[in-house]
Amino acid sequence: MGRIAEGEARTVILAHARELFVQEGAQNVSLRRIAKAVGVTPMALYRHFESKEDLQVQLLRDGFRTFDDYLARSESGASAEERLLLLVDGFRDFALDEPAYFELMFLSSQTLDGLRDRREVRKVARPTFRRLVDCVAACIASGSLVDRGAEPIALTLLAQATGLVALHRSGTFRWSKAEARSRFDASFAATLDAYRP
Amino acid sequence: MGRIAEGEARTVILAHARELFVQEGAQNVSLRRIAKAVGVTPMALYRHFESKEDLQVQLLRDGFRTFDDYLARSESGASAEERLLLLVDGFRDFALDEPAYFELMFLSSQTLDGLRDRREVRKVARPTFRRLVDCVAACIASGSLVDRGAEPIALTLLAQATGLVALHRSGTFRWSKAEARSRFDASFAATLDAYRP
Amino acid sequence: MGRIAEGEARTVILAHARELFVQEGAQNVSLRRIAKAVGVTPMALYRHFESKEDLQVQLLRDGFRTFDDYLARSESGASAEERLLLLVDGFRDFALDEPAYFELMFLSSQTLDGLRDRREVRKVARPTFRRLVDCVAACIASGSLVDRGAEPIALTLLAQATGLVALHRSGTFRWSKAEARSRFDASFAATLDAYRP
Amino acid sequence: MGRIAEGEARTVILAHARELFVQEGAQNVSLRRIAKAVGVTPMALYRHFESKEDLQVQLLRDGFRTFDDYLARSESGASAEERLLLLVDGFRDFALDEPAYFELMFLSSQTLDGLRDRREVRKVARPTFRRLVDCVAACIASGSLVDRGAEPIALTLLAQATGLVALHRSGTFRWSKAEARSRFDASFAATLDAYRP
DNA sequence: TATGAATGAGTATTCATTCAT
DNA sequence: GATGAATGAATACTCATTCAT
Repeated sequence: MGRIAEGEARTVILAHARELFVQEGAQNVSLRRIAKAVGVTPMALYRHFESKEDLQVQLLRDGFRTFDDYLARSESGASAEERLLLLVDGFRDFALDEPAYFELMFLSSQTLDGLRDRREVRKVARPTFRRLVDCVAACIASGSLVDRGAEPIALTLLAQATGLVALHRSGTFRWSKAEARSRFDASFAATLDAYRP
Repeated sequence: MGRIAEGEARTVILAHARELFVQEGAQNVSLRRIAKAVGVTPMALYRHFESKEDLQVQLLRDGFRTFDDYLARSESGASAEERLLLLVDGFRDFALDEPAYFELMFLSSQTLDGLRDRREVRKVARPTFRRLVDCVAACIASGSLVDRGAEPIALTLLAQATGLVALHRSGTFRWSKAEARSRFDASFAATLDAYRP
Repeated sequence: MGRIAEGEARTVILAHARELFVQEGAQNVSLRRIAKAVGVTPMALYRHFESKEDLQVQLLRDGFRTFDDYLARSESGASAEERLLLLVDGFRDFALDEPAYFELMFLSSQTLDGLRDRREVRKVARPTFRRLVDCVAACIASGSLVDRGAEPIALTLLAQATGLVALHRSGTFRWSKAEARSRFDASFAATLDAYRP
Repeated sequence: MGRIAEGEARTVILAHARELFVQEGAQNVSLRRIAKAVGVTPMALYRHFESKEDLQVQLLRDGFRTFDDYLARSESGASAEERLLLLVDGFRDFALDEPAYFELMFLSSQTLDGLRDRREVRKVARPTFRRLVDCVAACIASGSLVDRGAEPIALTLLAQATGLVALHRSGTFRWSKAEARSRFDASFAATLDAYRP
């Protein structure tokens, strides 16, 4: 009922929206519920977002920004292989720490109505994938991965990571977060080993 | 206003529900729309299903039954390796031919409200995964896969398959169905090769 | 809050809608207010009308039906001139007795949102105007009106009638209904006289 | 967010309001939309108008001022008959050039909520009608109109003019502006001729 | 002069569901 | 087995307006 904390309205609202999205499911993320969570009238949201769709798009954009931050850590790696490992770590950490964003971005085309248009997604996903491909190429060049083509291998790795998280998130297995993490690491260690020359 | 064909009411309704679910997305599958599609009053559905949630659960059950049919084909394989390949084929075909079911079952825990409880999912998923593990174990025994533990390898393969379909379905890449299929096959060929002794 | 009287739902709702339209103005005819007037939940209206626009169109259609009833009386006239006078009387009586319908049909293109499409209006208006033209033509033939062309004269008469009612309805003059009626009659008597050979 | 040009705020705002009113219809003239059209915050309008109703009344007043300008041209007429013709021309031109104002002023009592009180309308309309009556009286005196009483004839002429425009505006006929104009002229020529001694 | 934030009432519409028939 | 009527809660969104700055 009060005013949202100084100059952070947008951020505060998106945070609650994401929270709601995680806990209640995409189809229950309504402006009304977000507003209630924020402690504000539904109409107040229209000060900060043009429409529900606008809010959803902004939410997605923030997700990608966060994703990028996780992946950027890999740049500190000394060798190509080290950078690849850090990249995988970043992906894993993002997926497990920000599961709501992860589902939103990678697991379904239909979770949020306003996000049917995936161009935005691809626009951000492409450079990310590029980064992975380059990294794999460097590993092949340095002899730490067998040469089966950088792109196919990159795709396989991305698919494996995505799939592991999907299985965890969908509840197909009943893993705790820690368990999911160790399965993820083990699985990747094995695969990277198998793909070593 | 016509009556549904004798004794097939349940089947007919679920068929329309699935159709709607595939074409319009989970959040648009309402009893009203199903009823309109069937050509019947919303209330008529209550003769056959206790509630919307009940209908959803039945829908999911049918999905698993279909999934099982796809996987059962693998039993005709002569060798362990052949059975593994057929298993993967079955998974791929199900994922691409029945994308609505696939998303429902593996990609999000939250697409349908009534399906938060994943026990049902696990109950069916477990024997399926068992089948995969056994198959991998047989492959290891017969020397067509390196021995890194049957379960970890099975998990990796399942994750990879799930992930490839997720990436396709979420629109992260812009693959046609045919393209998705060939990427899937290429990726698996490489991985199986890498895991060969 | 009870059920609408047996089999008359549509009629009852339209009657209240029309009433509201007369008393509160077009822009205040909302489904909510109609429902409240009927003594029913807003949603109950959707049983009987597909949408607000549907309701508006039905309202208009009923207006034309009523209009036709008023004009049909003229058919009982013995001579052409008598029929013309009865036609004018019918128009006057409709305009004064059913002012809400009259405004809806003839005075503004924008009173109701759903009625921007005037094809329906024209479809009904055309035969009506035809009837007037024929009547005038008969009067010319029988020598009770000067021959300046049946259609131009008919148009002039229609315009005069419409204008008199418009001036009354818009409040430009402050006529009582009785006063409006006598002005209407006097004005027409003079004009018909002026147009006599 | 720029400031409105010095001292012209009122005029600029009303201009945009009228534009909106013409193009979008009365019920879509909201303070928000006017503000957006002006390029200003909704609240800024409250500097210049007490309320929406106030703005509407001012809008109407401007309409009458414009109307008067059109009619004033008739004063240049040499004879009584010439002045009458110019008066009719002025009415016609106003009605066709400023249809939004015309509807607002003469066609419905209910287009704008704030204008239910028609005293303002009558206050301006009376001298206008007076002018017409005087003109007709002069025509009678000079022998160019038959003597059926100046006021009844004036009323008939006004009604005819109003009605022709109403039929045009309401879409009862599908006249182009040019067609409406020629119908108007022809109809008046005939009537004035009929009322000649 | 104007803005930015927020409100509260109101808009049409969709939905799952109850109940009497 | 199925309908017809109605409900109550929810949805996104628009609007005029208040208030502090």
